[in-house]
Amino acid sequence: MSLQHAILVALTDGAKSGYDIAKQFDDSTGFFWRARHSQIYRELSKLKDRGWAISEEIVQSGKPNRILFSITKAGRSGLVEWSRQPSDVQELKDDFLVQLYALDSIDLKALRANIIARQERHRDHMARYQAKYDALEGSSDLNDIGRHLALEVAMIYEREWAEWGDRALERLSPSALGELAGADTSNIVPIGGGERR
Amino acid sequence: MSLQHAILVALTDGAKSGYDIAKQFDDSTGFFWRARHSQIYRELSKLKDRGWAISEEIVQSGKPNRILFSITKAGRSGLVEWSRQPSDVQELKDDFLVQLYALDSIDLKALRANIIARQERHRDHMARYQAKYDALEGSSDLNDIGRHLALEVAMIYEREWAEWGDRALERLSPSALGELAGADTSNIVPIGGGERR
DNA sequence: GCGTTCATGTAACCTGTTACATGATTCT
DNA sequence: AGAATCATGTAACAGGTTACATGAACGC
Repeated sequence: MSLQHAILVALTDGAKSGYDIAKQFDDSTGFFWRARHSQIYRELSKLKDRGWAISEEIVQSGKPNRILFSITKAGRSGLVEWSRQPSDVQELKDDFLVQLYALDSIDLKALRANIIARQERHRDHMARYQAKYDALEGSSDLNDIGRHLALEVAMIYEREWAEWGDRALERLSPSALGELAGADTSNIVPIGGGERR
Repeated sequence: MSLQHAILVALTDGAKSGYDIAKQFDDSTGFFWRARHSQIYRELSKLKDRGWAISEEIVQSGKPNRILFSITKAGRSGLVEWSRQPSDVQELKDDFLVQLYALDSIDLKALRANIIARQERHRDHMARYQAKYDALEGSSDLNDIGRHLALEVAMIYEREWAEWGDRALERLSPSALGELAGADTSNIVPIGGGERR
């Protein structure tokens, strides 16, 4: 249901095509909701059926025609109504967290490498958010204040994951675990224990 | 695909029924993956078809029989293989973040109330994690170290959301936004601007 | 010549949720 | 008397991904 609201929010600052919305969602700092164009087109026609959006076709030559969607009054009330509902917390659902629950059943060496790879991605994202964040600093426009706060959440998320990675790598380092230097104990398959046949 | 791995991880410390796994997932600190029993039973039979788990029926009187699943050798290699794959980052997908992108189109008063409600939930979760976290402190068992690190991620997540809420409430307070005391400007529907018909 | 951008859409599939179904036992 | 726990499962639906399909224009 919420993708429809995210699309409506995207339409609050003017008419857009499905393609425009998809690009905005793709742009990492553009919007904190992601969707493929296939899903966006599907939801746009539902919004139209519900009377929350209307469309008009812009004829183009050379390129395919654009179909611009605009939010209606009913759509605007839908947004207000939605904001009054209590919102759900996003549950933590991460492969890492599951793997950490059974370190003795996985490839620890590979996990370390994966943590480092993830850290790089988080620092990468961080930098991109930072630029947008700085640009909004100090604005007193209501929407800018909101976007600034949203970027803050995103930056905290990236920063904390990256920093957690440092601590995790320390505590999972061969030396901290007392592994023998050079010995690879990471993929020894345990015998017996909890398994049948 | 990852629910299957989460189930396998749950089976690494002994045979369990679908019911057991569902309870473990339900327990907020029990596992960082959630699923309803309906899905768990479905995935368990897929795991069996794939040869990653085997089952045996325990006859009970009075209660329905239990069907215990155990991980096989193939299942164990599946886990190791999975941990070698780079894991996906969980995307931020939160109603709040979307609403913050269009503060002038939503009910600001309701948003403030929702932030406070969310903070309470985050502080609640925090306390529950803290207890488990403290219990694992100082252990040198590999699995305990992993679970400690996983709980750390969860605690950071809860703590940071709660703290962000304080800052957000400050910056979105009527006084900070220069709203007139007592005046409710939160649900005035703007006229025109970006809308057609 | 080849990949990218623009621009729309459909179909099949996978994952996850909600609701339905059953039935004895134990707790309040 | 009524609710919760134990224990399994199915069916329908909702939300999201992947792959297929088309076709012109533009930059390298």
